[in-house]
Amino acid sequence: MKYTEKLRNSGLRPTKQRLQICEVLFKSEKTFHFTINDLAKKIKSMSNRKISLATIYNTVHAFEKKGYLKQIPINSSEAYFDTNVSDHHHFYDLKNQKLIDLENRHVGPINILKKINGKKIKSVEVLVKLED
Amino acid sequence: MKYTEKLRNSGLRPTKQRLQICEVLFKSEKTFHFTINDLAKKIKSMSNRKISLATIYNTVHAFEKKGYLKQIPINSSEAYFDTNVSDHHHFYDLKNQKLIDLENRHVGPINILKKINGKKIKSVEVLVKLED
DNA sequence: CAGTACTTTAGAATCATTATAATGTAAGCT
DNA sequence: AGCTTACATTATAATGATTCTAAAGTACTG
Repeated sequence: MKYTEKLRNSGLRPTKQRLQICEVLFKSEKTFHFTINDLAKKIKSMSNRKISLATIYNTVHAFEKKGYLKQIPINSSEAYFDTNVSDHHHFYDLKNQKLIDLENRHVGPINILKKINGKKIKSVEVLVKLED
Repeated sequence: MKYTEKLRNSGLRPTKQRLQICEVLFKSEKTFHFTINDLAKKIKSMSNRKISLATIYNTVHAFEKKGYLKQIPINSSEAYFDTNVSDHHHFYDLKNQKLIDLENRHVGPINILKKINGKKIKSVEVLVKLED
C-alpha cells in the first residue's frame, strides 16, 4: 500500500481508516479544498465502510500537524482545509463561498517591512475576497 | 450625543444600546481587536446596565455591514473584529493568539496578476503568522 | 502470543452563533 | 401630543461545528 510508509515515517500507524482517508485526499494529482463535512460525504460515497466523524476529525488534525494538509484562514462557519500544502494564496468568492487557488507567481513579491521583536515569520498568506 | 447622527445617517436607529456600544468601540483614537465575548465583558464592566448578548451580536453585525467594523479572516473558535476599518493587514502570534496590526505601508505593494471571470476584487488581506 | 500504547467509535458535552417570538421603543403622521 | 408601524431588544431555545469521554478494537514490540 503506497501510503503505509508515509504514515509510518511520520509516526502515525497505518490503520484502515487513515489509509482510506489518504486515498480520498491524495490519490489525484489535483489538489482541492474541503471541509470536514465534504470529506465525510466523499468517504461515504466512495465506499460502504463508514468512518466515524470523530476519526475524520482526528485524522485531519493529525495530517495537518504533520504538514500533509493546511487549514485556510478564512471566516466561515466550517473550517476549510487544502491538500495543496505548497506556499500559495487564495481567492474567496463571497457569493458562492468558494475558494480558488492563487499561486505565488500570480502575486507580486510580498515584503514585510515591520519586524516583531523575538518572533519569526512562519507564513504569509493572502486572501483576496471577490464580489460580482 | 455624538454617535446619534452617525447611526441615523446609516439607517440605524440610535438606541441606548447602540450608543453605548459605540462609546466602547469608538471613543478612543486607538483602534483595537476584539471578540464578541471581549466586547460583552467590556460593556458589563463599564456600566451597570446590561445589554443582551443577542443585541451585541446584532449590533456588531450591523456595524460590520455598515463598514464601521471589519471581521479579520483567521482560524479561531471565536470571530475577531477590528475597529480599524482602514485597508491594512495583520500579524498573528500563534503562541499567544494575539493579533497585531500591520499597516499597508509596511507591506510592499501587492499586485494580483490573476483575474477571475466576472468577479471584482473586494479586498486583499495579508495574514502573517508568527512563531518564536 | 502477550502486553501495551495507540486508534476508533458512538454518543454526550461544549461553545459560539443564530433563530424565535414576545415585549419595548423610535420616528412619522395627523 | 397621541397613534401607528416598523424596527430593536431580550431571554431563551435551537443549531451546528467541534471536542471530549471512555469503552472496545487494533497495530506494533519483544
